[in-house]
Amino acid sequence: MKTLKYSRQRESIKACLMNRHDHPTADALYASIREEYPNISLGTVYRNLNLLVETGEIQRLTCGDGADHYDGVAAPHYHFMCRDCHQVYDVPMEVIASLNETAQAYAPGIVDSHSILFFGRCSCCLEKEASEKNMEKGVDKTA
Amino acid sequence: MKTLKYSRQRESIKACLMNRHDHPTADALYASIREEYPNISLGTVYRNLNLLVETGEIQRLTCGDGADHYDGVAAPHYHFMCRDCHQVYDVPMEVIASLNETAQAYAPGIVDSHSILFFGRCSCCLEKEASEKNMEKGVDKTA
DNA sequence: GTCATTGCAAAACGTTTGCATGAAT
DNA sequence: ATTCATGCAAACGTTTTGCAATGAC
Repeated sequence: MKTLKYSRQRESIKACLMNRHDHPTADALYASIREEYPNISLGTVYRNLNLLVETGEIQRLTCGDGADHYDGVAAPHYHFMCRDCHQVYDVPMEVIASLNETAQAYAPGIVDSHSILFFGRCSCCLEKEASEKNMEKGVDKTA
Repeated sequence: MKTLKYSRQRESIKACLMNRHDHPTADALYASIREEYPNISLGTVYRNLNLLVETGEIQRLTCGDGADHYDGVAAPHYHFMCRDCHQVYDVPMEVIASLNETAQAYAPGIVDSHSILFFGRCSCCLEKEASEKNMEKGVDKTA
């Protein structure tokens, strides 16, 4: 374990991530931070995100949409990613409480209590599709 | 939806994936298939894997270890990836039955019934670490 | 004959790394 | 003075793409 020195860049990255309530990619975060530090480099953002993940101050989310996402909330919770719009949503602990009991009975000690990723389609996308179907059936005003 | 034409390469990729009981990456699959078709290109492997995922004949697993993995078993089941050794394990449906009820109650229609990815550490790695700890405490024969 | 598929190589993408400079301790 | 962090650019590994040639229908 090496000693970390203070860096205003790292502090800014962490602060920026904490203040956002979405789950930005490294690149999105880079764009945000550039407003305050126009000279910061993408490499620095990646390096610091890795450090913060190592120290457990932030979480990395690999959702399969190409780029990793980052979460400023270190406290245990779950994530749900929409296959359509690639939005990442938080899923509170309570929802999964019963799962963990089941999982532990099956494979004691194996399943982490807070590392589960759900995939599906979010209500926004489901509603959008539903209204598009209605359009087709009824009077199509888009034609 | 465009019409698919037969291709022996695609057939071979599918057959190869079905016969394996692990969850290979595109590159590992490419290596296997080269034994039968030495001229097949990596691009073709990727193109066909994408087609097979689209038609639902195979599953793509994004586990965050750099490369995507593929699963020849299309039937619903879950996956568990070890953070240490990056092995991907199957988790049978029964284990999760109770979870889905809970999830549906929370977010009806949102959570897919078979798209959950678990992260943790497998028993192999846990045992390995345990025996290493014993080594330290007892007579260290590695020194 | 038409259109999907192939092999190849180049490009794209997200991420990491080497290096000389600069900042923190 | 030492050691870590930075900016930049080059390199990396994975995946996609453009293209001319081949194969399925």
